[in-house]
Amino acid sequence: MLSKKTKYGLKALTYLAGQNTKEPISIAEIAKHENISQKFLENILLSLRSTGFLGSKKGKGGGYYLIKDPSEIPMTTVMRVLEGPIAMVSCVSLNFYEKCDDCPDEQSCSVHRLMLKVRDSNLDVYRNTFLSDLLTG
Amino acid sequence: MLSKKTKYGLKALTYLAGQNTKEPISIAEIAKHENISQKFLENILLSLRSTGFLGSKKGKGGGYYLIKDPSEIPMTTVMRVLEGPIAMVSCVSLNFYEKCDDCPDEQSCSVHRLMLKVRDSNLDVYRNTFLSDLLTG
DNA sequence: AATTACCCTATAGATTTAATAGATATTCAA
DNA sequence: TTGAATATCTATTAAATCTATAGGGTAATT
Repeated sequence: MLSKKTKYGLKALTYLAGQNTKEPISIAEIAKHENISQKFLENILLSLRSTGFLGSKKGKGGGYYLIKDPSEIPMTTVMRVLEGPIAMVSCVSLNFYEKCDDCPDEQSCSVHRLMLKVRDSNLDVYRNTFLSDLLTG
Repeated sequence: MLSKKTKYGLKALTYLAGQNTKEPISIAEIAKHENISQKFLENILLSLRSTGFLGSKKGKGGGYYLIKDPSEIPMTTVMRVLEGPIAMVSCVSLNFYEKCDDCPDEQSCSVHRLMLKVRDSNLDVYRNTFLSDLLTG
């Protein structure tokens, strides 16, 4: 299941991308418009800031704004921050690899084999989908 | 993240498929060989029985056995029972469709759009991967 | 001084991962 | 045929973790 964090994060980013301005938009506005708990959204946007494509400004008239163009923001980056590793098991993760402690041999592990396929498939989607692709029309 | 239930279930099924017999194999043997909590595995195998490709026999010499050939058991069936719906959000689920209560319009929802792609991609993998494909060369 | 992002803590609820105890069905041998 | 052994089935519960949210205070900007 997709977490609400990811769901809300995607909606917020899409909302920002949908505005044709690079002026900051307040958390309150996004939360209200997308029907999201404001406090929760605070944390979400904060964590997204680490990606480098999202900027923020404090004080009156402050808020969040996209630094990069939506067509340059791939879903791989977004999903990794919001949902965590794209791989469903750490032993097939590109960025968060970890050996399974209960699995003696990866090469002969059926779970490993299946999840490798799934990871490749998902990675293909996320790499080729950009924030701009999520906009309507 | 893949649940341990799914992980264990896949390993157990692969173990059964790896035996060249259709004689029942006890939970104890599978649990021991695959390093799984036996009681946990009991529940897992029980839930897999509903798929129709897994049979069981009680009493001495009893256990679990595959009814169908591993090449006829697609991962779609296995994953749906173990991990639940393949879709990450219910509004793109084939078998468990449900409207999002907080989303006014699916057509213009960015999450919907992205998750549709992911679902298609995963479905493609699961439909084209069979239990026999998970066995070691 | 007002506004808004930032940061930290806590918590109720749900889910996952089992552990425990016993009931039921089958087999086999005395 | 009866009883002991075996092994699946069922239910309950508990610990641990994750999720979603709320509260309250700090820092920066206008």
